[in-house]
Amino acid sequence: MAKEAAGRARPGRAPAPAGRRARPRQAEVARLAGVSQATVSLVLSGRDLATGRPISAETRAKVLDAAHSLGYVPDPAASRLAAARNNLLGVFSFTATFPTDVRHSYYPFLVGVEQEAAAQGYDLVLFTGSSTGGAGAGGGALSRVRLADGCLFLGRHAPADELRRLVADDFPVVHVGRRDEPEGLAWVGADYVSASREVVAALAGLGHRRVLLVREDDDAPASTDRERGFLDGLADSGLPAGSDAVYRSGDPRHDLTAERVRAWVAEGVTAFVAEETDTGAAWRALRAAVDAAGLDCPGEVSLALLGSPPADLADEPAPMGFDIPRPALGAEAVRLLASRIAGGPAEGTLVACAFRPGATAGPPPSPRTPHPSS
Amino acid sequence: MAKEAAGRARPGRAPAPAGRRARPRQAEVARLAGVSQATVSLVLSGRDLATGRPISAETRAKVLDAAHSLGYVPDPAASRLAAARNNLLGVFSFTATFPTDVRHSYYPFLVGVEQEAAAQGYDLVLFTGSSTGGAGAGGGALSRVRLADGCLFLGRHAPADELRRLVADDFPVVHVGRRDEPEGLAWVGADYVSASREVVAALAGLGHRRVLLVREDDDAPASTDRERGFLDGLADSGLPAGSDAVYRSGDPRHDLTAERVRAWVAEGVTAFVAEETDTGAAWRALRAAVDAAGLDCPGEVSLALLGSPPADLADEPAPMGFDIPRPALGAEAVRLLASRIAGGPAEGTLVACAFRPGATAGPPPSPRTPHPSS
DNA sequence: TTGTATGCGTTATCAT
DNA sequence: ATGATAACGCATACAA
Repeated sequence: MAKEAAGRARPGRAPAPAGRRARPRQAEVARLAGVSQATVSLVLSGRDLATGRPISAETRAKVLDAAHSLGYVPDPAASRLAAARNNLLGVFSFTATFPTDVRHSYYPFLVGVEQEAAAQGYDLVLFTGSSTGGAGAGGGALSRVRLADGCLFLGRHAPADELRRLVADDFPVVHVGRRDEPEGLAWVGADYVSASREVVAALAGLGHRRVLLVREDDDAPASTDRERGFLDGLADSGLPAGSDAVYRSGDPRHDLTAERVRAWVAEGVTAFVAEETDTGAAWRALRAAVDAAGLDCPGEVSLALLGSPPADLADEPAPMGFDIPRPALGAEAVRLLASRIAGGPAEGTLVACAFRPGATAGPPPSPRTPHPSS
Repeated sequence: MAKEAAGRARPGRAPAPAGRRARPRQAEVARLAGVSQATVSLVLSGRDLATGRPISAETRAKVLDAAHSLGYVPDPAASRLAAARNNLLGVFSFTATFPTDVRHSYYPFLVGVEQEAAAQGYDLVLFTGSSTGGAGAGGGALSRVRLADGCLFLGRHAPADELRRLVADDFPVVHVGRRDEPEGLAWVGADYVSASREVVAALAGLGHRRVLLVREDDDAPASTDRERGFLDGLADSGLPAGSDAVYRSGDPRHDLTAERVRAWVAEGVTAFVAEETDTGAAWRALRAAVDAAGLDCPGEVSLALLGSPPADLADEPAPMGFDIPRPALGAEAVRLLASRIAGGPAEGTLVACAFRPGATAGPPPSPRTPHPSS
């Protein structure tokens, strides 16, 4: 028996707000086309063609005509509910009220995300962590992300517990930019180790035998990775990779004096490598100290930066180093997320950085045999 | 009779992907709390308290406990489908990528949007117009917005037909930044007319009797409004508002020469007003011409800009003029949208601009009686 | 080749 | 004060 259609009070529904017309449903399309709603669904989703589902061309045409003339558009909420998917990818950035600091780093990333998402047939939805007022019913900010089929997370400020919650529910999630993730959380990151290694290899290739890394005194994974890559690079080239190859400075601006640089050079150091940080402090201090020491940069000493120069130094000659391929990172993140949605494993991926020859490195001033410090 | 519950193949569903745990539903919460699912819904939505619905405190506690221990979070898609609302506000910007970049002109606007949305208990979702790959099934880019309870549209590139479609379906929509909207489309805009009038009034108040508007030769509403405000301002102060009070230039950079400025000054013009455009061409040309004419700006001639100076001129002394209160615009747009969602009318709203005294206007060089040009 | 009957998770109405 | 139960719009296994 069909459900008791009319003649009965409609439960579950408030009366439609007066004056609010409803947009066409598949049911209306079906009625106009003289077919069933199920057929409409089949035709409109294209699943008949893709899977060789047998729908007559005539029926297809009728349905498509009807849908078009009614101006049918699918309801994404209903799609998601019924099919557990709506071809939407979420991007969650934990930037309080669209902050003014990190935005520079997110933008190029989003470019890659958008491109790859389009290529994979996904649309994007952006969430922010700032809105706290809303749907709050126990879900926190993260309940929104379930509107999408999966979600990308940007930035270090993602609340670990909420993220863990999503992972525990097996909601497809990919985190970008960190690597120390809880078990089961997929991530993509830049391969600082290999990139740093490459930089050292390039310096060694130019003839440098004593290379010094200047880094700040923190233990962020980004710093650690660079140092490891640096040391690996030294080892690769058979250069001394002792602890005196690395200079840790609590405050580069004060520690990195002209005298100290001159002393290093006197000891035989011919190339300096600085790590990249938010502020670019190490790099700035290094440049300043070399300048103050009266040393000619490509000529007397070579410099390299393990990353990209700060924006305000963009007009100076580019230092040797590497660039984080942010768009590529974004694209890779989307690929991984799509794979997760399709049931793939929660793996981590490293994306290679692009080596940048720059203009701050050249052969060491005079050919000389290495001075091992031991 | 209850539906034939189990013992029957589950239609309408693909088998759950292996290994994908499901997150808790209201049904589970209900089972754990020993109540019905409907009660769970009531308690969790707080509708029992709000509407004085009778739910015992004991039951409430049981339900809340169970929900919390299970980590229940509501499914926004299901909410939207069932209740036709999920406390989500969409923001659609017709730019290539998400406008999370501060340099982007949308950014200050979004700040206001976020604040007000939070204040109104809404969460935000950002859509972009660029992603074209996705859910395409007849809906175009705009089908996504129906995930939210309503949507804000930014920018002039909104496809009119799709917008019209949403309006025809009575989907709550507010457009920001234009005023020539199709019937039924709610909008908010800046009140250029009043703001321009105020600027003229300020100049007149300083003693200027001959004021000239320099505008570009287009007919954008933004330009038209400014000119009207300018002329109204002249009329208010009893100044001649003839056609020679406005100079339309096809190419300000070439037309606005030092000679011309000198000629105007010789005729008795003591203040120049430029309209603001994307490029700021009129303002730049005016400044340059005045400089070239060797005229001292606050001293010999006064200048004003009907808008904000371009970003690259931010370090120059601020010109007299007005600022578009973008955050306020955003907030107002959210208020209007919330009202629309609640069934309010599709009205248009003008937001007042903030007068900026600046440092480019002072009294005219020498007190003199007006020289009416007639 | 197409129609029928569920069901997704939630809200809201009615009967208890 | 609480429990059944019918939708919301769409997708899909299965019958016809």
